[in-house]
Amino acid sequence: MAKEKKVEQITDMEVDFTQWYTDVCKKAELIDYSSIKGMFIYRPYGYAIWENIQAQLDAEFKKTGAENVYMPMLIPESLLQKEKDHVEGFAPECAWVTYGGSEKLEERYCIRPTSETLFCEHFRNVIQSHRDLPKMYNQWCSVLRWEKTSRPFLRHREFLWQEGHTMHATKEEAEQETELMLKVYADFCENVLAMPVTKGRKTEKEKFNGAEATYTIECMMHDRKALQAGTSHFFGDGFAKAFDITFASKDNKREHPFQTSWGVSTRLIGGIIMTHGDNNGLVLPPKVAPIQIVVVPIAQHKEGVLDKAYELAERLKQSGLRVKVDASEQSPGWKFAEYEMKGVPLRLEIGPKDIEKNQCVLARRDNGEKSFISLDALESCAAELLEQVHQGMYDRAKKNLTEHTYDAETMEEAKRLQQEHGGFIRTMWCGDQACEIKMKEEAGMTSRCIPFEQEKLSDKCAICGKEAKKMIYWGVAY
RNA sequence: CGGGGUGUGGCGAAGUUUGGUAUCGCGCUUGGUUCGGGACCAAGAGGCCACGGGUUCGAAUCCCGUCACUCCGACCA
Repeated sequence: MAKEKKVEQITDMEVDFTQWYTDVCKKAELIDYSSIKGMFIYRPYGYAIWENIQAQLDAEFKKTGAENVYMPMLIPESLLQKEKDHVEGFAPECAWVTYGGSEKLEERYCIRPTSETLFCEHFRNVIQSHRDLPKMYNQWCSVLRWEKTSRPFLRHREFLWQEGHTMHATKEEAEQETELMLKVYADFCENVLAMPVTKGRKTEKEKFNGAEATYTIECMMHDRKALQAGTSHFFGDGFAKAFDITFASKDNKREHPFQTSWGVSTRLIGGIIMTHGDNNGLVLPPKVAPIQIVVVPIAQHKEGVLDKAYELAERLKQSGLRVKVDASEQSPGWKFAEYEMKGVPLRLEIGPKDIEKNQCVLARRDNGEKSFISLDALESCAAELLEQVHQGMYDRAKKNLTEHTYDAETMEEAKRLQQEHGGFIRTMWCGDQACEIKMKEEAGMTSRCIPFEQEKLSDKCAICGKEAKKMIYWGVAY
């Protein structure tokens, strides 16, 4: 069964979670290291996951009315500096271009760490009237942040992401957009990636530089640390004022539009690995798995086996699934282990005995269950099982989240719970940043979010004892 | 950026203390036998020992520097 250790190359996660993670990234052929620290090579199998994420998210964005654009990669320093909070946040981790050919540049250019400033410069040119609003743009690109430490998918110096940037005539409309996009992300995580999320608002301390409000989806990993999987920001009209973006309203008044931005990155892949993976390797959500079903022929040299394998694969492809036949000379056992390591959701075994009985074996990656199914019902059984795999993965992750979310009434209790169990700790909070800093210093936890779904745990702030305003989630974050 | 660890064929390691020109397992190639949970036999190929200096008749080994990876902090999608 799946609980047995079948892959020797991967360190057990209970032994060393970090090593397990790195082993999975490399052994499942998702990523390779390059000669530059923090810059990683997305290998075909890893990039294919991103392509599947992209395709499905992009369709959701377009349903909301967003259009794709592409902005330059370089930002002149003067442009980056127009919004004070923003530049303070990003300047420390910018990389700069200072030469063009052999000529030193008059002004240095920052390689985009994010593109708010570029979008704003452009919005200033294309927005004149309320008829030009809303503008809802998105771009798929890479950005660069000179991080001190790096880990595959979780923290790259260059990473792939999408950044949506929108402009609206009213504050209310922009706020709705911010919330809508957070919901798009949350639904995507749950329905496509099988990752349960906690939705909420970031504190002042944790919000995006230059934003008025930041909303987040927080996921819990196997090691019970938190991963911020996506963010959506409401900017108010701060950037619009800094960049002098105005439009003529219906009654011909000059007004500043209201702005949002929202993004998810290849970090989502890190989240998938750490949410669903096990000691045999990767476990991929069926909806983004590059290979959804791998067909392993048994005794493939025997008459008719390979033909049957290809025939079944073709039928599954016709029904819209991503299928691979492995007809290589490796032994069946080797193939089983290989595709388990790579997280393929379903394995189809077909051998001479099956052909006689007009059946095949379908084995689930998430729980190891095998079932014999009639070839007459292949397509429907495969689709049904893939759905069950998704649900099984979601349920398991949800259980991990629920079981490792604890309530605390005091700082000491919060600290103890985190040390003993990890996970999310819920407390009441007065809203004071001093209490947040104290929690970080004493318990090593940062605030993850102020959840939309509030519960009143008590009247008092767990840290200072003063009157509490909100319930808040704490955790150790990636 | 501070503290620790590591760097030897594609991967994992031995060799470094005590200098003498590189060893083992896996993988890879070719041929054959296998095939329902990582098969076996035989014959092969593959290494400026991370990089740059230095010491020495001679350096994987000693000295200095750099880079990368990794863990623990600080910072971050």
